[in-house]
Amino acid sequence: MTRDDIDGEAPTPDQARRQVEHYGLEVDPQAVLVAVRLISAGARVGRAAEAHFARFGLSTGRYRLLADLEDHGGEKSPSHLALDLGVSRATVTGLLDGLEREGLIARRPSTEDGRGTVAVLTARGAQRLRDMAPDHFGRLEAMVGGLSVEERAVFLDLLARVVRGSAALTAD
Amino acid sequence: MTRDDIDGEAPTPDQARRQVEHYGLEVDPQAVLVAVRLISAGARVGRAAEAHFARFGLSTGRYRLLADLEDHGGEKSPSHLALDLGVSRATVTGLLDGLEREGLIARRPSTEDGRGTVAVLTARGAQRLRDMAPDHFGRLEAMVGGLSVEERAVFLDLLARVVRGSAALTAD
DNA sequence: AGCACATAGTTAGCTCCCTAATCATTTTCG
DNA sequence: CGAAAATGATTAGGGAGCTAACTATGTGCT
Repeated sequence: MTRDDIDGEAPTPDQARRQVEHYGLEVDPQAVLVAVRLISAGARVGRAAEAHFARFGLSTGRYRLLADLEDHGGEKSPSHLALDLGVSRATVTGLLDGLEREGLIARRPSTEDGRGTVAVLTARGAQRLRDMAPDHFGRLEAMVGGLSVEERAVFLDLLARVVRGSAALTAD
Repeated sequence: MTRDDIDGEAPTPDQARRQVEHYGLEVDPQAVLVAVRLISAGARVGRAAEAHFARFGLSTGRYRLLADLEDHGGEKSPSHLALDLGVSRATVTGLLDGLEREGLIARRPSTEDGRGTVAVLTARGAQRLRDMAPDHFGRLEAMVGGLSVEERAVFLDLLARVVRGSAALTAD
């Protein structure tokens, strides 16, 4: 129980086991440990990502929006963006507001749909992506550098399955 | 490229590859994919967890605090809680405020340190944990039910290593 | 044609967690 | 012993994302 698991490895297997035992439940402590660690790790990595993007004056959400826009030819409707990014339309509105204020995207009315708007990546937005690319992708690569190619493939598979399983949290 | 990857599997390997190629970087697209998927999955699972705990009138942070408190005998200082939960002391203050308002914890001044406070799990707090335990742990188990015992062990190992690697995002 | 209903986008208000600054107590040390 | 530094907790303020409600435009059905 040495205190050099700098944290970040919380909770411990013992904690998981004690909790389950405490309530006399017939639940696999290891399964609980995996679930809780993922939730905890997700928050942790999310915060690290937020700090990372802050270097470039962006947030995780704003970066993801810019990148998605560029990958899609530089134009996309807010609804479509919300769908592809997996966030609400209201969130996209907020992200676009911030990006527009900094001149990284522009909004223009849709030509086909009177209700619609199209978000357009500006030259400045593209430039921002270009500027941060080497550092950004370099750090991402370093992040998983400790895993072999095979391990990465396994991780992707397991991660996808657990994420799919996370529907169990919200079911009903 | 069928559109039945309900999302949740975003981004695609193709997107990762295109992005890296676009900037002519010598970065492994698979590594980028793993990193980006983890960031995305973390946010997704985090939101699912938040919705899950909301059922019981709690948030992820508040639940984690209560659980940690119980596991520690029902008493702990805010600073110690912050350390063990991996959040800032200011966040713990906020969590305690909410929990105290609902009568799930109480604050009493520390007897040893004039500056200190001790958070105490109340009977109501313990009851809340007891009430939610079957549903809560059941769902957690279901979440990772798709993985075999061996796969869970592998996942724990890989997850820990990637989390450790995420320091690369904030380094410097 | 006209009216119900769906859809695009935004706004308002909420919670989560963070950092930075503040205040009160220790603790340390010249 | 008394000043400086460290530590515990809180407050103030900010950004992310959410839901629900609202406006405006499109679509469809009778």
